[in-house]
Amino acid sequence: MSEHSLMVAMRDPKYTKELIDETALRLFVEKGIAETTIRDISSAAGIAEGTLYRHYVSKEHLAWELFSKNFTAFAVELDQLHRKHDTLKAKIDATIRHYCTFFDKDPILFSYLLLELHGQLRKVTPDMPNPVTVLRRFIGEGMARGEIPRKDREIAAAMVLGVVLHVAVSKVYGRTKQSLTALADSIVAAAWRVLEA
Amino acid sequence: MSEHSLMVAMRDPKYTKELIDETALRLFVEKGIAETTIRDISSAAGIAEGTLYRHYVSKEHLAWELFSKNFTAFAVELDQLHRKHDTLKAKIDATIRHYCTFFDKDPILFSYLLLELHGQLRKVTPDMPNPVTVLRRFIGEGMARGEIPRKDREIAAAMVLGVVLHVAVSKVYGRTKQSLTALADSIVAAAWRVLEA
Amino acid sequence: MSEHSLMVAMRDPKYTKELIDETALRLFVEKGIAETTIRDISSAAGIAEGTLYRHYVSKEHLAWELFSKNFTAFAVELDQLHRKHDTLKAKIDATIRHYCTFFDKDPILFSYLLLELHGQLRKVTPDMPNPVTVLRRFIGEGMARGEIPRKDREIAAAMVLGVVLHVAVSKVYGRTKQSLTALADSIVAAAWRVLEA
Amino acid sequence: MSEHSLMVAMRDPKYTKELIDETALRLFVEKGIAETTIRDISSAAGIAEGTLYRHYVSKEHLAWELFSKNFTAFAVELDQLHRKHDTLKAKIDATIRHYCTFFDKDPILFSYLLLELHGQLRKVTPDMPNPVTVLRRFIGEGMARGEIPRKDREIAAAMVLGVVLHVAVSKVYGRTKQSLTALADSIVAAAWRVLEA
DNA sequence: AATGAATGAGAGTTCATTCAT
DNA sequence: CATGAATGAACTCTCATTCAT
Repeated sequence: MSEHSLMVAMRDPKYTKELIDETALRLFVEKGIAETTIRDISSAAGIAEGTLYRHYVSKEHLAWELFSKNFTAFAVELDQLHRKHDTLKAKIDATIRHYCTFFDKDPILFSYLLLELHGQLRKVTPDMPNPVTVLRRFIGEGMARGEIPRKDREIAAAMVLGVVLHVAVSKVYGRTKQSLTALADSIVAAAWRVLEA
Repeated sequence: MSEHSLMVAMRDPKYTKELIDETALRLFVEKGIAETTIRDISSAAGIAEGTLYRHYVSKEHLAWELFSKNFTAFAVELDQLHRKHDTLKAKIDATIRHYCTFFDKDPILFSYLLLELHGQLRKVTPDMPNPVTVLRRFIGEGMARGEIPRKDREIAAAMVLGVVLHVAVSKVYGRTKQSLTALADSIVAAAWRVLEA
Repeated sequence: MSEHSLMVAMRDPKYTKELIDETALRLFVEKGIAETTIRDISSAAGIAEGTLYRHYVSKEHLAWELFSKNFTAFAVELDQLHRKHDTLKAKIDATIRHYCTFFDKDPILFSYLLLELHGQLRKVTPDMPNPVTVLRRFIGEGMARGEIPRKDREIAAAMVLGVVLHVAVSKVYGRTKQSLTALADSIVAAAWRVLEA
Repeated sequence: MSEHSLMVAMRDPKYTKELIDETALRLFVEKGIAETTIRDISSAAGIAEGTLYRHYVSKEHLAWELFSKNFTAFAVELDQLHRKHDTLKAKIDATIRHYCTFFDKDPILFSYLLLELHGQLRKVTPDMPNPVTVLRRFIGEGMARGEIPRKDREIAAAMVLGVVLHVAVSKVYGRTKQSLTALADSIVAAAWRVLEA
């Protein structure tokens, strides 16, 4: 008990929240949000149940913050990234490589954003930075510049995203062994062919 | 009350199960499985809570049967469908149109199969008929016949599925107005360009 | 278990709510509302915890309904009662005897209304029938008719109520052995002398 | 933060306890003891949660000390006060005026003693100085001296106390505007008439 | 003395499931 | 087959209390 108290007292408060985030994220992806209990999270993280509530007001808020913060951050990154490039081709290339890098760096977080999208999307407000919106916008701008044939921007963005995300899904389910980074070239090529159609 | 009892007594037993299926499916898609209670389903269907247990042994079985029966049936349909065609091009065309028709005919069921895939996939056994498997197989056979360049069959199937399903997702979220059937031509074209890459 | 199930199934639904009311009322008075748990109530009543929630949406609602229904009913009774009499003297006499009879008939309920008055009074809206209001009104009318000297009606009502209720308090705390009904004559006499002052 | 620490360091330790008492008393009366959390008290007092435990071993002790110390002190005051007078009439007069002065000087404390009486009374031991006991005793002595008609001392004390306390209650609930001191004459008159009956 | 993050027992509440009718 | 009151395990969340600083 004294040893435990010692550990508790020594724990960096910053680390506690990160520990919760990490543990919750992993369990949410492994078992689903509803199937993960507060006890699951706290015991896996080695903290008391009450401690979680010092950092998040509820389980729902935890799930939402984990989603929205990372979702928004990723969208902002995409937005900043595509501005560094002039042609649609270069933007698409950079965007897809960013997706691939993200996946390989943190597959659990990527999976969470991918798989919980539907569940959390009810709360996504139109004014929140959103990867789909970013993609649709610069694809539309590329069309306007005549880089690719004109078509429905929404559909085009959906198809490009579908190509990228479904390879990710294939990897999440263990059907694909290669890293997404290793597959980036062929994903970019496929996406570009979709846009050129 | 007697009138109500009369109605209950007169209810076609077949219809009760269909009513449960329909109601549960809609609520599962609207709110998620965990967020839908037995009471939600029974009150929306106008039946007693206990009645549901005459048709399904548990809520979990209900969700699973709704998923697996339709998932399997769709896979079987795809399997039978592609056999009617000889070339990969024709198979892809027919398969994608089948997806589109399915979506337009029963968007709720389609959404359920699409969105609950992750949650239910833990229970999908490798021996169950599976749309992905069917697709991957006939794409592989098309490659073997030299109809398209050789590449990873798994990745190719994932990309094709991604193109189709993400347009569906776009429609589920109301970002696309047109019916999937109306979009079938461009989806087929995009998928084919992906395979030709 | 089968015996228990049998008892459960045989329980008159009307009786279940009455059982909850009775048990909760007793425990609330014995230990206080906050100190009484749902488990205390359900186990003392011999029902499951969930059963309580078929009848009341929350513990707070239970406490409030137990209070407000009886509080209002008693006020309505007092209101109807005093109308049967013409003189203030007769009204005071009847009112006090009604208090005494109520106490002797259901000391627990009386104690609840008396002791939880402060806690629940935050929720008592001015438009709810209220014993104090009734009393103040007919005392005021008696003054207007010249039956007693003019004075502040509110203070007069408070004093009369104080005389009655503090004898009840004395009895609740076991300091007085006689029944309130037996004491009614002297309470009436005291109250009347207060009004005549 | 350093400024705050400075302020904390400068705080007179005597003042901290008084601050806790004052804040707790106010919140206990406003919301009830059970409904007031340690955090409510500490944040309203501008101290840390742990600080409270430097002064009281528990919340229960805090509530009890706040009650018993003041309850006892008031009883002792009443006891000393009535000894200064010879006749029951004078004792009653002085006692009631003391109640009124107390109320007007510290209505919150008065309310606490009045309203939490029931909750805390379980812990009031018979040997503790007690206003009711004091009152009952000197009323009994007055009867023995033939100042008022013989009757049940307990009931007589309850009635007198009822007259006083219910006017206080009326004021606590905002139904009476005048100060209790301003009402003292009429309260004394009413109480005396009750005893003369 | 004062702090406040951490604790964890225990509270209120939910809801899938049962079963006598 | 249908009913729905009753069940109780299990959940989320609260909050008095501790203790290293």
